[in-house]
Amino acid sequence: MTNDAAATSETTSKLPIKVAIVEDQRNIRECLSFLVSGTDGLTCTGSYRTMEEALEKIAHALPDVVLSDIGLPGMDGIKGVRILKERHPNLLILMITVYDDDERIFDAICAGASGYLLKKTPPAKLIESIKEAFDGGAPMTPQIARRVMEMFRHDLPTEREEYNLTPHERRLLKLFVQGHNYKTAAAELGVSINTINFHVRNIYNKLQVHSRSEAVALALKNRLV
Amino acid sequence: MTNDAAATSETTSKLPIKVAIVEDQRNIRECLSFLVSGTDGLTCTGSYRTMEEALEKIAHALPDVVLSDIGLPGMDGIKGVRILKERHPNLLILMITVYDDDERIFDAICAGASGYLLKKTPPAKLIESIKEAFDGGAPMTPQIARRVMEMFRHDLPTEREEYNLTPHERRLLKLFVQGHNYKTAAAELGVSINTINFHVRNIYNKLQVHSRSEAVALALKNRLV
DNA sequence: GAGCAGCCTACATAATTATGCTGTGTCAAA
DNA sequence: TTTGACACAGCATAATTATGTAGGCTGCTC
Repeated sequence: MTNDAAATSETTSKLPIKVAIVEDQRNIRECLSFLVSGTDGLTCTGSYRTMEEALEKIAHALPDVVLSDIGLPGMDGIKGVRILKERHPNLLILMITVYDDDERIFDAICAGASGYLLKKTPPAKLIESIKEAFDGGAPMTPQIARRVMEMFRHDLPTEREEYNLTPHERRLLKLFVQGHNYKTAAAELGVSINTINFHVRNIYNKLQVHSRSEAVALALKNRLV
Repeated sequence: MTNDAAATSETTSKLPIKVAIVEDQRNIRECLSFLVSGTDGLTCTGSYRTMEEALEKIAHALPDVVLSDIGLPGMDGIKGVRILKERHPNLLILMITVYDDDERIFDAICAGASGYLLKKTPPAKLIESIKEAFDGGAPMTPQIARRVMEMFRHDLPTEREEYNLTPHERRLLKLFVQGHNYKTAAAELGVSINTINFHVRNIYNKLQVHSRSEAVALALKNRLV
């Protein structure tokens, strides 16, 4: 990501790393603030109890990295991540939470979180993680990483088959994945529906399916398009 | 994974950790063997130049962890991972390679690799990674972790919408994803095709689509089933 | 008891899809 | 020159799909 590379290159020389905290429990919030402020190379730009408060004030002193809990009063951390990334695409957000269930890990990643740490993470490891995120990495414990990989490979076959599709067949298949039917695909490709019929026959034969929806499912599962 | 938990529980007390190496370059292979043999808590059970050789001999002294290169003469490491995991599901396999392109990372993960390290990894980090894998984690550098997360969220929406589908609607949608058509889904659910028609209408309305293949694509992309 | 949601069933109809078969043109390789 | 692959086009036909409309039953809530 060119933008990211430029940002990283830019911020590499821009120390200290600015960190903001979003945590509803006061003692934890204060501990994190203290930890960050007391570390060379880091500075704490903001400390918020709710995501609403963070969204309102964070732009006044935009940090490089945000440490956010998931379970917050009002808006939860994951929804907040989504909004923060929309407003500040280069912002790095680390989830700091007690939850380690697949659902939340998955949602946090999809929302755009750069890392996922559990609250029991030792302070030294936490500091290291902030720096890793700043350096373009995605800090997480090996256990979380394993869960991510397992979720990742959950619906995917162990071997990607190419099915020997021709460029036109692949292009038509992609149109089907995007929601096209025979008529609209013909219009899109500038060919007649008879040509579509011809290609469909070949595609179904190669994929060993008998309907467009089967072809679409296989294409998505095997990342053919 | 119950099987995995049992295995981990079983092997936790079973030290040293047995490690095998698959690496075509002799100097690297010997260095790795030496590193493993010279580390407390680890032992080297085998050292192979090719994946074919590993597949032939590895069962004679089955390791807990395999360190495997990807670029090997003959069968590549990724295909080897797939076969090794088929034969020995509890085997932990760490890829050790110079490649860090998305394609290979993706294929290695889908094949069943537990970790992904680059050849420039310092020895101490390598040893730590072996132990992390043995302890149920998925060792990888933060940079690789980030790539995995980016690939993961690539086609997924930032927010999962539930669409308020009823249990029957969700069940029918799942059958469509699995390749059923109206007739076969009706047979599977023990209802008439008119009932299928009725549910389909409601599903399409909620998902805002107009065909089964569109519904299937949305279901897969949003992990509705 | 009334109302509502969910599930089930039915019928009708137009459009679409899936499949079989045939033909032509272009281009690259043998 | 021949062959094979690919793309395009056509026609026919049966089956399927998508959509509109109508009705009944069950269980739950007010």
